[in-house]
Amino acid sequence: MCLGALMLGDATGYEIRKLYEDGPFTIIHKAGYGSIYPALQKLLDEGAVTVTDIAQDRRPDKKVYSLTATGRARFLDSLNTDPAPDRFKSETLFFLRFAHLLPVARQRVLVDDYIARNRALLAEMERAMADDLSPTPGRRLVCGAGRAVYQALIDYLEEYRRTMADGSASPDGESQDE
Amino acid sequence: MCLGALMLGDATGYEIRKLYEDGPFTIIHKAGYGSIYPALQKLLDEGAVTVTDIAQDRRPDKKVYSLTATGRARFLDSLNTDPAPDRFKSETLFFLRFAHLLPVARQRVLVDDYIARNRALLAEMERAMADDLSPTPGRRLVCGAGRAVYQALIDYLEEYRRTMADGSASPDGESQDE
DNA sequence: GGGGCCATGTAACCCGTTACATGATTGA
DNA sequence: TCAATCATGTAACGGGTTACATGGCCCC
Repeated sequence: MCLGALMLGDATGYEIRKLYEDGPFTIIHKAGYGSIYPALQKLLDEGAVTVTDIAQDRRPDKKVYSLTATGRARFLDSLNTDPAPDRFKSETLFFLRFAHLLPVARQRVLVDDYIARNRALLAEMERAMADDLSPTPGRRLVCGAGRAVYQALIDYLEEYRRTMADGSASPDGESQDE
Repeated sequence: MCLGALMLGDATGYEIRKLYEDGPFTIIHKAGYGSIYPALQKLLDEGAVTVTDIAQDRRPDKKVYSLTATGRARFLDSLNTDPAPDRFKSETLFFLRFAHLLPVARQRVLVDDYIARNRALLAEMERAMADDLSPTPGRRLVCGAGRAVYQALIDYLEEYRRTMADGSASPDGESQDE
């Protein structure tokens, strides 16, 4: 993972973390400092990367990591293995699986919030697509896939939400969306 | 998680595992024996479930777990907490992010296999929807969401695959430029 | 006979997340 | 002044996955 990040250019641990926490990469994989710094150290020991200490004033010093030929080869190698199956985990859908045990109001909150969260994610993804002026095909692919999936989920949930509203004629003090 | 499974009816550890490994639940959450049996033991200690030993001949004996009132209350309670955000992880998309570093032939294999896997998942989901004669709304929601998402991903990937083919028009999976 | 299903469990390990520790600078 | 950003790391904890251990039945 760190090797992949460095394939896109030299970077500090801090920057790698941002890449996997903020960018479109977030959909695919996440990583905190707790994973990155030790991994970088290990890669250094193994000769896959090199470091350069850079002193900055008005900023903390930083350590910029670069790939070695070994590191580059290793990453390319790993791209030739069979990728592990995707895994997806959704507590919200888990909750919703038991909708029949919940009051309708709670169901609505769950669905509405879920829609809102996915809309935010979609917006972020769109922004990421627009931001990058010279995207590689891979980056476009990932962003496009993210967008397609979010959009599909949102559409589906909105349709579901409509059927919910139908069934139970709205009692008083109830939530109107937005 | 175990509580949720038992909410759908008494079950053995083995059956709970199947529920989360085979059914439409798989998209949402997975669990192996290593998680389930210890969890069940813990729930037993806490009084959330009870066990009944059932001797079977021509079959191993089994332990059927049932919820107590406490267990039921606890599960319902948990449905009222804020659900954790979804998390999705895809090694394939990670690989594809670096498509520009790979030979076209490899890219094609990656995409084609990915499409195939998602198609299989979609088919499984459809089968799960068709199988169940009296689905709860929650189950329908989950299956529908799964279907929508898989379908969107497949559609997107197929379109992408078409744009890949454009560059080098070859009918069957043969590769030329590397 | 061999593989797959039923059925229960344990133990080791890996991975990732969270919290902690530190500290300067910049902008609201 | 308070929060956020830059920047590096460590340590503990928790959760999940894999592998191991056992054993009979059923079907091809």
